[in-house]
Amino acid sequence: MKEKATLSEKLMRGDLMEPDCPSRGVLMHVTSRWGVLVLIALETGTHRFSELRRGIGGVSERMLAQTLQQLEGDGFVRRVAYQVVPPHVEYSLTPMGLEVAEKVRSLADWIELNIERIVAREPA
Amino acid sequence: MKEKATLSEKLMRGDLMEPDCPSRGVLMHVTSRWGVLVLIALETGTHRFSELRRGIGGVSERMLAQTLQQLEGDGFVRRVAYQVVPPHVEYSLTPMGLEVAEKVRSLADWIELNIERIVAREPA
DNA sequence: TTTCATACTTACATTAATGTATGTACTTAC
DNA sequence: GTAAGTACATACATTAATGTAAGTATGAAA
Repeated sequence: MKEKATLSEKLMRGDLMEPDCPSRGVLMHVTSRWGVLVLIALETGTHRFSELRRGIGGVSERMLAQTLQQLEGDGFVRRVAYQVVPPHVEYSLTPMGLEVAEKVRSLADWIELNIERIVAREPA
Repeated sequence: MKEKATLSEKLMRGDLMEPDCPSRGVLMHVTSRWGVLVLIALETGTHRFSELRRGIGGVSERMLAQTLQQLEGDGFVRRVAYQVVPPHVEYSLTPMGLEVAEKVRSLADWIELNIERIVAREPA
């Protein structure tokens, strides 16, 4: 499926066809059900937790929190908390996050634009 | 999160921020654990079931079959079976499938290229 | 004084995804 | 005759993902 290389070379470089490649984990965070939508939402700018919660239809607080933490852990999302009450936390993309978000949105845009074409030819 | 529009307008056009938009289903097929890898593998050309099975590290027969069927159902994959024994089936991308695959690979490539940068700054 | 909003966490329940093992029908190679 | 390869389907078991509900601390508004 790709040029031959040693296992360690593949893993260092990132080879998704290898079962143990760390790329798979990152890919799963980014392409997870809510990961995609969070990245797209944050591409429009900084947002608070509750804004994201309201903007992303159907996401629960639990899932939103978890997704944001994963993306923060991968270095795609920056979290800034103000020590006030009630709590005020702002989320935004890091430069690296912006790069992935662009790729993700490109895919999402294609699907949104072509959804009628896809659904139309769907069997039952 | 996006311009205001009626619900039906959103759904027709495809609005991923809407919980009931069919785009979400397609997106999930495409970004599913094995969907991504199948699309990337097929971008290199036509492949038999067993070739994909061997090429995509860690995928089970069950999951590969299921993933291929989903992608076929969405119109991204074409399946051609020859009536011979032992069975011979070839999978390839449709023109539409090629379009999505390009987007998906673009994302995957970015992750593979940047995996070291990502992992390096990972906390624990 | 009760309610509301915020940004979570935690426990528990449920659903979805995935894996494992087995079977099939036939042919070719051993 | 026995094993292997092919492209699956199916039943069952397990794991992962997700949802629901409740709790927390505090201040401001009603």
